[in-house]
Amino acid sequence: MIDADIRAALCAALRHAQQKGALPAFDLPADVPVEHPRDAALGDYATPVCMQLARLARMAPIKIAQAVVEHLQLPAAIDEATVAAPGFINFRLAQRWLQGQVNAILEAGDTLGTLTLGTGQRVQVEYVSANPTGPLHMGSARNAVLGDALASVLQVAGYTVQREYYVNDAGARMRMFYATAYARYAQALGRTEFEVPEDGYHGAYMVAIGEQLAAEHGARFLELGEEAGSQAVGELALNQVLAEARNDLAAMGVSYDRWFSERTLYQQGQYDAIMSLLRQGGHLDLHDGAVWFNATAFGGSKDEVIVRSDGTPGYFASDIAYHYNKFVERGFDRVIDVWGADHQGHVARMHSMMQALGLDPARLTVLLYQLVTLKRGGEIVRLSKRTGDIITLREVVDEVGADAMRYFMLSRSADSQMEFDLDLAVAQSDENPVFDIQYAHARICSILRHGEIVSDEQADLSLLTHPAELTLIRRMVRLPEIIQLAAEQLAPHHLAYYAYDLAADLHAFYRDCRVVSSNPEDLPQSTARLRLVRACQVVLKRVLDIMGMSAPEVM
RNA sequence: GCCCCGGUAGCUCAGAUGGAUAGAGCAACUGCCUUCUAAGCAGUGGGUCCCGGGUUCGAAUCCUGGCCGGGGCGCCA
Repeated sequence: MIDADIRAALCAALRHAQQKGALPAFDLPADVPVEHPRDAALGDYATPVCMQLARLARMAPIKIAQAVVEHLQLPAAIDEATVAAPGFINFRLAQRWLQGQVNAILEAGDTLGTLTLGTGQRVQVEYVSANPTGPLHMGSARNAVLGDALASVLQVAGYTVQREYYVNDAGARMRMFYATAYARYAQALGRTEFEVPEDGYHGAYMVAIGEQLAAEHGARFLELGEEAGSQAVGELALNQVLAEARNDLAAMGVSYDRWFSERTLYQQGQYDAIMSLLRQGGHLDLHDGAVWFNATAFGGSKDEVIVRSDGTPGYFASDIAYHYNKFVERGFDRVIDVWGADHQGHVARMHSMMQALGLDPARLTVLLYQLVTLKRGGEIVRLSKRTGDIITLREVVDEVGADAMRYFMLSRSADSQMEFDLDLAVAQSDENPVFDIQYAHARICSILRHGEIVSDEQADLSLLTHPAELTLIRRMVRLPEIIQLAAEQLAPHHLAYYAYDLAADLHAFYRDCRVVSSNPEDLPQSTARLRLVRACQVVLKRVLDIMGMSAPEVM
């Protein structure tokens, strides 16, 4: 990548300058910063390193910069390095190189921006993993989009990625869900003496599931008795909820490689395995009738209950077994769990647990995102699955559309709390920047339709000299850098801003540069521009793909 | 009380390893469609980067003390 080439060239130049005595001897930094100047007129890349070295070199920054530039061997993509006060070195991309990138992009095609950052590494991204006790609510939308886009980014960055949904189908909550399903099923058959437990799930969706199961299966589960009947009905209800979750996520373009059942951890011995491991390691204490994990030994603020005094394992027990399974049994090099900020307190204990199991805690990254506040009619909407007062993910997706939803969720960093105004989301959908981006793609398609009589294979790209053309290419060649940034920071929102900037550059080009022309004299230029537009389409399509958004050909 | 995340234009938010005159969308105002899509483009106005102190040649960015908002500190998940 260009910035890496510049870094390398700068390091070499510093060494040369010292060897030739142009700079005094001092310890050189292992790496130097390269950034983009605020003002594009200054250049495409810049380094402030000379200012940082001024103290060590006991020289004025600008003198250092001059010495460095004199000993600098420019990378192929750069044709000019200039010194600017108070000590910047600015680099300009060569026009010839930029023009050549049009072909490079077209050749790369679907593989454009593919990096080697994660080559040879298997990473798992686990996201959403909402309790399967009802429809997904809006709170999961951010998780879904973040996790899905992140997984895509990592894939492009070279990692082998697995997308996973953890199904919490074990434990007390599940039993309550089963009891609720059974009661609703019985009620649908006229057996009103069955009641939903107080701590059960009172939402209307459970009534619907009960009615559906009654209609499909009649009274035969009643005949099994409450114990077995509840088991059978609950199982069917669970499958129903999971199927709907799958559909709802698919409606946003979110899918998984694997749905992992919590239950199997107990059925297949992983829970027993980690318990004996922890016991052997001396990480367990027994008091107050419960089994505790000695988290304070690893810097935790308190110990954690693993097995309750009634003998049932808590959810932390499952989490330990689950992550043991991820790292040890399935051998992922790295795992990224996407969690809402309300789970922030669990991060430290997970890392303690990693240490207790003898695993490097750095292999587990928990990506926390701040919770979304929903507003409707100017008021904050509270979400609760128990009371049934929920806004489902599905109804919002249906209202605002998958692309707008994804763009909205992706255009904010995970750390920012966001307000989602349901009224505004619908009302503003026409004003949403997402359409500017997609419009750019549709516009490109339109130009290409008009120009399809011309073959641009032999285009003379040296004719691409208009500032709008070069600005557009400059943007296009930055995609790999953006992908790297997003992958390293686990921050897919950079893609959203890049896509918008790219679209804006395309629109400006469109205004300034006529592509298709009926005048035969324009043919060479028209051909070059067609090729540029096709390359731009590749870039735009690529970034939309990674974000999981559609690239419409007509709007 | 302790811990985590925020506070940047009227609103919603970007500002990667500290760097040059702090940006975008929306909202407001002014222009631009005989020719490839005006869901667009060009321009104007709009800022004590929450407040104080500190580190630095240089701070929206780092440290520290406050203030405000969100979240956490269960034998719930």
